[in-house]
Amino acid sequence: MPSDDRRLQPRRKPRQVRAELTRERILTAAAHVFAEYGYAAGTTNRIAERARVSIGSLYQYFPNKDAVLAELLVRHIDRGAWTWADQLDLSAGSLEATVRALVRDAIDHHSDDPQLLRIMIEEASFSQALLDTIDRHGRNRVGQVRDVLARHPDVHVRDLDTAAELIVFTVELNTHKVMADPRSIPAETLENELVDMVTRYLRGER
Amino acid sequence: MPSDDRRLQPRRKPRQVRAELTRERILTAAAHVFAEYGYAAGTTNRIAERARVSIGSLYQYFPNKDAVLAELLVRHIDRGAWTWADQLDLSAGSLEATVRALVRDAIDHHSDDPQLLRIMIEEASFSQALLDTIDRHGRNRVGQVRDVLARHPDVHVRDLDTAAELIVFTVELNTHKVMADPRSIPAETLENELVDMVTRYLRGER
DNA sequence: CACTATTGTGAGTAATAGCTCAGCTCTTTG
DNA sequence: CAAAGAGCTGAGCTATTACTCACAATAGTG
Repeated sequence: MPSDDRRLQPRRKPRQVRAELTRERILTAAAHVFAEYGYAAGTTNRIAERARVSIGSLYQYFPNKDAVLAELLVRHIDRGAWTWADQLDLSAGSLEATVRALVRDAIDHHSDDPQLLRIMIEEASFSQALLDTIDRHGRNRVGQVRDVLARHPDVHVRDLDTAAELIVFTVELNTHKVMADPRSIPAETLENELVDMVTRYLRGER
Repeated sequence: MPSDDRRLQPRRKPRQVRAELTRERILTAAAHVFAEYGYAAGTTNRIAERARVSIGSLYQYFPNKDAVLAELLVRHIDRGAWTWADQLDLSAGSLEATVRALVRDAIDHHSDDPQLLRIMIEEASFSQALLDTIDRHGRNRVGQVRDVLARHPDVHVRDLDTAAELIVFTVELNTHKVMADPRSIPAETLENELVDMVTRYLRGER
């Protein structure tokens, strides 16, 4: 249960290189532990143990457990925004090419550690600030996609905003789901089918 | 963390009407509490309190906390299988009508309590038996959809199994997401757009 | 009505998790 | 090289939670 009066700042900021390294070790360990055990069972002691760091050190750089996941999430989002900005340049080609760029971006982006990502998205119901961050990021993405679609002559849909939201959801959710279950569709097939589905949808053929 | 040697049976089966009622009260309360607090923070004491039942009573009809969520999940799945069986009769019409039946089914089915459903799906990583149940149910559904598609003359896709899996995922995941966020697309719009997208995909137009 | 079976109670237990802090080691600095 | 500050430690405190059990209350039965 999140409470609003919690400390948000760590009690110490790293000033030596050694400290920065410890912080990184903790974050790396946390990523693995959360991915393996989930958020609830990924205890702070386990994280510290895996990072070969005492539990006390963990709490010197993170005010609480939530803050560790929060930092991982923020980093992931930042990295994501970066990648997507690159892809935007590719939006000059055919509609299919544009869609493929979007799909491929989602797949590449989630290949890292789908399990951890699942945890981050699903279990992120812990802090309003973080939820807002995720939300803003989502809306940003939807907005960017909408703008790209708006400029494309082959797009024929009833409502641009709805279409943008729907395809972003569809691409991201399907990618999550498929990447999390190895017995499912292979990534390449997923890419082709998603591209087909979304492209045909946007063309508005009947 | 689940252990395999846990008791699976409750210590007592209800023999009087009174007892059956208590059991139902507990399940209803659990549904609300899980939906409101999530699984981890939805404590057994909270459930008992909400059900106006002592914590002891809860543990007379359920061997442990997991079993409560498991029962909710099984009931949900059973109810789902029922509904879907109905819709199968409608599969004689046009492709769009068939797809619409599928989409509408998903939406109706999740209107009940999307929040609870989210918990059940996402947080259900607690028991292999339950995971298997969910998995079997999923495959069943995909299989049924594939059979319906196979019989339809207008369906042109590279691979039936892949297509069936993709559209079941797409419809269910989008429905979850949209129903869980009230600020998002309205249900009616979602229905129309999903129908369009899936139908065009299945027709294989280019 | 008396006796038994069933159902309900809730204070208490054991385990576990997040987190603290007094004191240690290591690095920097003058 | 010594003093000061930064970084690190881990035993243990506090809070919380799933769960138990001895007992009380209620319902069925002859």
